Amino acid sequence: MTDNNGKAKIIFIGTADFGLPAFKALIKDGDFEIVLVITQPDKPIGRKQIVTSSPIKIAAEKNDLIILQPEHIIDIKEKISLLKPDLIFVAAYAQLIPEEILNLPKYGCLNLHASLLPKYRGSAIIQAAILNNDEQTGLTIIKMDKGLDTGPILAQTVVSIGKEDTAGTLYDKLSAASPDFTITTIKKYLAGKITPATQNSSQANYAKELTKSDGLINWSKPAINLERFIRAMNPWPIAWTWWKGKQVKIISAQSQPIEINSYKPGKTFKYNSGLAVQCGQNALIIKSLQLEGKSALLSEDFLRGHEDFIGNMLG
RNA sequence: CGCGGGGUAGAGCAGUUGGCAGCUCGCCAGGCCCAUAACCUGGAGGUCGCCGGUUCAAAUCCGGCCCCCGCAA
Repeated sequence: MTDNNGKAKIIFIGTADFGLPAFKALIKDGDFEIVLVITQPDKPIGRKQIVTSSPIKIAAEKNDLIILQPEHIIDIKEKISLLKPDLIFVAAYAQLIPEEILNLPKYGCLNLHASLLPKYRGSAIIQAAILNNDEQTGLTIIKMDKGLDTGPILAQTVVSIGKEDTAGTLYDKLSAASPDFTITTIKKYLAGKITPATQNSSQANYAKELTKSDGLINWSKPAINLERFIRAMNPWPIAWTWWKGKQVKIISAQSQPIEINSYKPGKTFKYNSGLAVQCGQNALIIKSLQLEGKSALLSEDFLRGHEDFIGNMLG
């Protein structure tokens, strides 16, 4: 039971699809045996409130793995203990794991985190990297301690941020980089080849969880900042503004060094047959947008049916 | 039964006191011009989401269904 044919006994804990590639890699790798998968309970999702399983649960079912979905992970402490896991690996679980559980596995708990710690602890870390105009971000695997993303660092890998990257595309890049990174790091760690390095907490900062209202655009900010903001808010919560009492999502936009002094921030106007909005400094060319109740449209399509959009104040 | 918006020409929209179906753009043809994404003229293209009902007459009123979307979760 202890030495399971030389395979390390791993408990995988995760919910969102961010951890999926790493999860699948762990399943396939012959050096590991996933003895348990822990994921969030099925929840009603979407307009129809259909009860849906997490991506991790669906993948676990396909591989006939044992799954637990406790409301609070502490409730299954005994079960975890009985399995005598070598390692617990956590990726995008969306629940804090108490210290009592962190200490159960022989080699502790590792966490896959989507930033270069100690920069950006917390939730909206991918968005934070774009908002702050970072040229690169990456993945970090830490050995978890009782704090939030404060444990010592085992390894990091860098992913560059492109000028066109949204939180969504960056999320995909990071997710795609995770399988090799995860497998390599775990193997080195279990072989005793890694010495965890304490984080320099003086350089740490937290990226708080975003809500829908965080997507509201403040047009008095410079266009260049708003362009980043719009990329960071995509695909969720999506940057949005008000127009005639209705919400309008700004899906994508590009800052342009044009400024019309008589226009106040939030004023819409035509620019080379395109749609532009005056910002605090310079203007944004809106490439695609979505009116509430309608589907997302390129601005040229949108304007065909909403000529009165031009010359209005947004916000 | 969580709240709400919407399905009309290839695209985006207008059109509900019921009365031959419209606008902008695109497309095709022709014209103007040194030339053009500009301009002018002409043209093609629609079972008005589906089914049923009321009516002399339904995109429009009534009933049922399907699909898309915003909010909330």
